[in-house]
Amino acid sequence: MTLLDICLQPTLDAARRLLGALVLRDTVEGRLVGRIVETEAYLADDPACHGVRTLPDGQRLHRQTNRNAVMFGPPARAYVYFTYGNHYLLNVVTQPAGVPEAVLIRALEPVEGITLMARNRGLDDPRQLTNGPGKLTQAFAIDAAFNGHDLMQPPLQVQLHAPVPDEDIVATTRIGIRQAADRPWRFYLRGNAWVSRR
DNA sequence: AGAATGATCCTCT
DNA sequence: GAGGATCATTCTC
Repeated sequence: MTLLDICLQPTLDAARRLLGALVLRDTVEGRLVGRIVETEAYLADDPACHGVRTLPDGQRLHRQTNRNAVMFGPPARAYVYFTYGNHYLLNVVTQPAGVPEAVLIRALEPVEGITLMARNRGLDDPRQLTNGPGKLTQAFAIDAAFNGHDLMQPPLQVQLHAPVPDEDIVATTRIGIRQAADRPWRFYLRGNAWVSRR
């Protein structure tokens, strides 16, 4: 089982399956490792997905732009985009080329390189290092340069973990979106201290 | 060319 | 719990 296999499963399954996996980031200052504890799925039939445009008459269609082009490309790549004038967000692209779906990595539990994460964040509190999608990219020094990067290759990799049992996963609605706000496509590890929000 | 929007974070109260 | 920061992207005119 490789990351590529997971990324070719239905995206809702991939979002669950990525829980527990490790994000490995090699920098000149050292190696950073974090465990994925929170994800969100964005699907091709989903008004909240960057690859989807909703017309005034309510019809939805795929629309490839310069920003979202990586979502339309091959799976197991990083889709990294800049938002709110401050933050980079990291996604794992799923589904074969042409289908714009992805899993947003919303939170990590620090495993290795905590001192460097703290330096990158300008904070010391371990709980505040990676408990949000913009926080974890800052801690892991991930920016637009990684957009399109193959996540099976250094210096940014996702290393699979054994599947987490369903009873240890909480499924809720996604955070911070307006459209399709009722879809329970956010997943996190029950009770984990690095989950971004209850 | 101009305006609106946003898969957030931080600092208050 | 609310509001401001801050700017790339996208759509509209």
